[in-house]
Amino acid sequence: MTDLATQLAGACSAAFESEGLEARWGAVKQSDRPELADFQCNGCMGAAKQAGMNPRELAAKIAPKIGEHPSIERVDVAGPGFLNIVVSNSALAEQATLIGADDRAGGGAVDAPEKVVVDFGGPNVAKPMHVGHLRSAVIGDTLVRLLRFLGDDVTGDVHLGDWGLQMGLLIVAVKDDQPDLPYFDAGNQGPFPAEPPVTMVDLSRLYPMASARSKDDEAYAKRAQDAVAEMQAGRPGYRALLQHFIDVSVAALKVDYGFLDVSFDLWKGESDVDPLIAPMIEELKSKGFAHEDDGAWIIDIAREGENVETVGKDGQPRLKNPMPPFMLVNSRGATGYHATDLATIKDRIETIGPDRMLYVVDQRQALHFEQVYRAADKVGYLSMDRLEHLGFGTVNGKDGKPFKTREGGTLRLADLNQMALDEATLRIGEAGLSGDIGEDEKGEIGKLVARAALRFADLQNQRTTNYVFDLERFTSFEGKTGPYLLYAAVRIKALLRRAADEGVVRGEIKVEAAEERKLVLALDGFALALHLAREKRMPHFVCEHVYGLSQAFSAFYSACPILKDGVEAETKASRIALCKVVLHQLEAGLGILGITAPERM
RNA sequence: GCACCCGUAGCUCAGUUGGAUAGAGUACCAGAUUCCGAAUCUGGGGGUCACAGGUUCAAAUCCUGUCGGGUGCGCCA
Repeated sequence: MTDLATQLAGACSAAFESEGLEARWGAVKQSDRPELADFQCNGCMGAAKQAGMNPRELAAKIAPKIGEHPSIERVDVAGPGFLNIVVSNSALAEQATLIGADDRAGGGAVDAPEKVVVDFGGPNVAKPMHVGHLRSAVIGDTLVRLLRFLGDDVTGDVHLGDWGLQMGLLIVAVKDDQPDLPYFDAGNQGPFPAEPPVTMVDLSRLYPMASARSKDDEAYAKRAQDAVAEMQAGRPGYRALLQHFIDVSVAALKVDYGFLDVSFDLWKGESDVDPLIAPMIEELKSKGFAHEDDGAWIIDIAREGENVETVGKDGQPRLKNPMPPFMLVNSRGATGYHATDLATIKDRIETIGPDRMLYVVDQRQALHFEQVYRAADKVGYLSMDRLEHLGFGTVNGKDGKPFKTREGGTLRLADLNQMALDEATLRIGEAGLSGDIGEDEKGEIGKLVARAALRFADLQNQRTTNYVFDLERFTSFEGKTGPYLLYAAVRIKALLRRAADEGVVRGEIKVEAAEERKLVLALDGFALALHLAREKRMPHFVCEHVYGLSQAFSAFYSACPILKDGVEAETKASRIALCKVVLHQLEAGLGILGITAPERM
């Protein structure tokens, strides 16, 4: 199905073409001045300018032509040449009916679906996730849901950090903790015990200790580096230990992700591409893409105008537009995340064959991905325009600086989840649920409210900006929050239950009241919102839509009686049908955002 | 120093190819419930869109510069 704006744009474009002008001037959007019209077309000004015409005269010619469109009630020319379009009530009613019957609730579909890999999450093995991981998880998961909803073939990959120095630190720390384990016997080829020697609690105690110690204990850091090198070289005990670390960590990660309803198709990590690294290095060396520099193997990715040598004010030489090289192998002979990320691209091309890869990773990694993408492009794996780094801003405290706990440490995602749950439970208690809801259901509702609060709070911000984390505001039932959306959905569900009890069946939708018109216009904006969200990779467009729809419903609900005494049967049937359409789209939109509404709350 | 992100109401944030009177939420003020869930709705005040130039019929939006904040900048990931 097609939204009204697009249908009207078709009529406008045809009108422009009949005047010998370009079709693109026929773009139509919902009106900025709802008191004047439902839709507007601004093309007359631009087209008239280009053709040397008077914009108002042009508008006067275009208006009657589009006025013939069956959905259009009236077309006015206003101001310097705006076309203000009012659509008929019957067109709105028909549109609402179509949305109700549409699998995608009017959300449209992509013209050319793509095969896409979304790389998000990116948790490190052994390191508990912190607030910073919230954004990648929630934004990435939402993009997966969005693209999939619109018809793309999507694979989400968590891309664990399980191959770098942190594993070496952990190996050393466990060795110091339990030196007699078989994993530390260099000659031991296995097999090794199936039971992990450590728990997540151990890991989250050992890692911070080891990390801190390595910063001012050089010998300790060297041991960790050596352990990494040995692990990467394939030492069986270390590899077995690595697998335990991964298994133990993944189990814990799934708990935190589960709370947020974030899921992955693949739980691959850096270590999975290990077998590909050596042949890839050989390939790149032999093809002449990599060359030696200061003992390291690098790929030069600088472009014209970059790394230009100049002299600074202090007389020291400087690089203008610096672009560090792609580090394939470092001077110690080890590989870092340049190599694993490049190998991962190669692996995905060979095993999945996507048209495109999206990386939902902190904005601070922008340079890194620029380097990796240039390298991938240069060596012919995948062209740069098919590799997108979708950076996002930091989660800040009220002081505008990255969020910290009261003690000044980073806040764990698990604790964040718990805080949200506590806050949501508290709010539910304040609001007072109806008496017959048991403790189990109450607990479930609390989780759904907390999840809605967290996800919506994060997603409603434009992806690239930082945002201020304020749990109290996010969990509030008032205002632009996740819980508000749940309330709107739950209220419709309650209404539909009551309608069923009273034997009110949905009937033909009729659109008459101003609030009904606005509600249907809100419904009609779904396709555009999803389209923009996909095109820009920005989930907040979906949030804006879903919130606007909820508001339009609330206004409708308050102005238009539905099941009250004295309402005519036909009106009841129409309004119940309309409510059903709203719920259909609201749940589709919330589903994309990863938010689930309970039956009652 | 160089590069990227950002600067919009007291606060938190929207604002698709440049369009009419720059919008939400919150806070504040005033209303609405004998009736569908008031966790709601209606209305009000509140703005030099950081600043200065430029492009044009039209700029929060595009260009240049300045100021202010954040982030990154060869072998940690």
